[in-house]
Amino acid sequence: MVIEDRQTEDKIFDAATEVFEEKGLAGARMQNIADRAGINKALLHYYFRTKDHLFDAVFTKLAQKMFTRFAPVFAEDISLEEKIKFFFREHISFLQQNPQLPGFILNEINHNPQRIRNLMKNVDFRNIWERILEINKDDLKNYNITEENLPQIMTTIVSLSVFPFAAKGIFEIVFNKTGVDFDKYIEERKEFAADFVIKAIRKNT
Amino acid sequence: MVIEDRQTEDKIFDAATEVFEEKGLAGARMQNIADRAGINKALLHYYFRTKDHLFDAVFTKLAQKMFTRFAPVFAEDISLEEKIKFFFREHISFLQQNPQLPGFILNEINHNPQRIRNLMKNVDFRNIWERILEINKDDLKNYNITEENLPQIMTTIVSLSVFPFAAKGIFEIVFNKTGVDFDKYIEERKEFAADFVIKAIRKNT
DNA sequence: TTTAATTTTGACTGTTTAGTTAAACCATAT
DNA sequence: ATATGGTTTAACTAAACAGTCAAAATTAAA
Repeated sequence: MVIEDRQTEDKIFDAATEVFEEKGLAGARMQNIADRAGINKALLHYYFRTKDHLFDAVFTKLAQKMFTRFAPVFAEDISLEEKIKFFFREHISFLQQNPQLPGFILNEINHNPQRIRNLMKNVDFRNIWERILEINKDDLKNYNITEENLPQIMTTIVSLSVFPFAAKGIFEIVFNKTGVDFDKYIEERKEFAADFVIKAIRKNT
Repeated sequence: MVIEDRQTEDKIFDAATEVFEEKGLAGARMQNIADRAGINKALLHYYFRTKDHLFDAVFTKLAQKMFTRFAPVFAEDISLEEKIKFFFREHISFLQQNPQLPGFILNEINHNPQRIRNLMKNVDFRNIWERILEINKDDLKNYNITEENLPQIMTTIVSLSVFPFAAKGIFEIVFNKTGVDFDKYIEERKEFAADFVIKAIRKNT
């Protein structure tokens, strides 16, 4: 009848995603989600039994969206330097589309580590870790990367990409007062971060 | 009479700090704060009229604690490389004592930017910015730092120091599965981050 | 020792919130 | 047309919550 033909469950899911990202689990209100989905509050409980169920569904989806983007880069058949450039271009572009995601995920994990531990107990990090080491073994020798400092380097790369979004709120306040534009800053960051990392890990000749 | 002689207001403030850091504004409960301070809930409202008042008091104190540590480093009369080493040593040591602080502040700012904008409206960032430029003018020429890429470099430095704590929850899950110890990782980071930045900004000879 | 002011408490209030229920609605198969 | 099963709603319930209040307890002043 109406043009709006999207399934109710999807409308709820999308509305819940918005509200949870904005307010977090504790700050989100079921009534607010219902309003944004354009439906009655009782329908939320018809499709997702409780607030916790709905949150788990949303969080799992978003966490997958976030973490799935990390690993595949390292399997690409290009040089290490190209991989790094590729990663920052792709990952920051993804975050430009989902700027609230990092803050949301970091915050919910800090507030309830156990919930995430459960959702992630089937992810084999050790295996991923070893695959990364294996695939890039030859590359690593040509740079200042060892098995020992790999955690430092990996987390450094992630920091440079993710932190500006996690700290978006503060950055915008400070930038605003010093005449810097956040969007332009992010656009420039794709190249800057890649060059910065590459320069730092190159061996002196 | 009793050994416990600390002033009630301080006990409330400390308990509130703990609870707000753990749960955030939306997740914190006045009853929980009262219990942890070992007093009646009505006393909270006697000393701090509302939950919002109490939160503002705690947040302002913590935000000052956090941001005060940033600027002074750049005024020290030592070489730029020493300044960078000094910063990471001092700042990461400070965060080791307050590991929950970054996550708490980032999250509350993202959830309510306006509140922070008000609390910060008297901080003259432009002035701080120009002082940093002025003081280090000579140094900058010897490194790959320009007025244009200074925002990138400054935020990069902050990222490397703050992000591991903001993402402590995830890092611990991943580290735990790959045999890395978080505390050891942080201890190593003081030197690693400094060396990483210095190498990246050095001019090629 | 009495009085006054401050601090602390237990019991209360009104509101917000997640979650329930029974009835209405609607598609579609018989 | 009408009975059936899934969908949607308005109105409701029970619990959690921030905030109030009057009286009790404690401290300080006279």
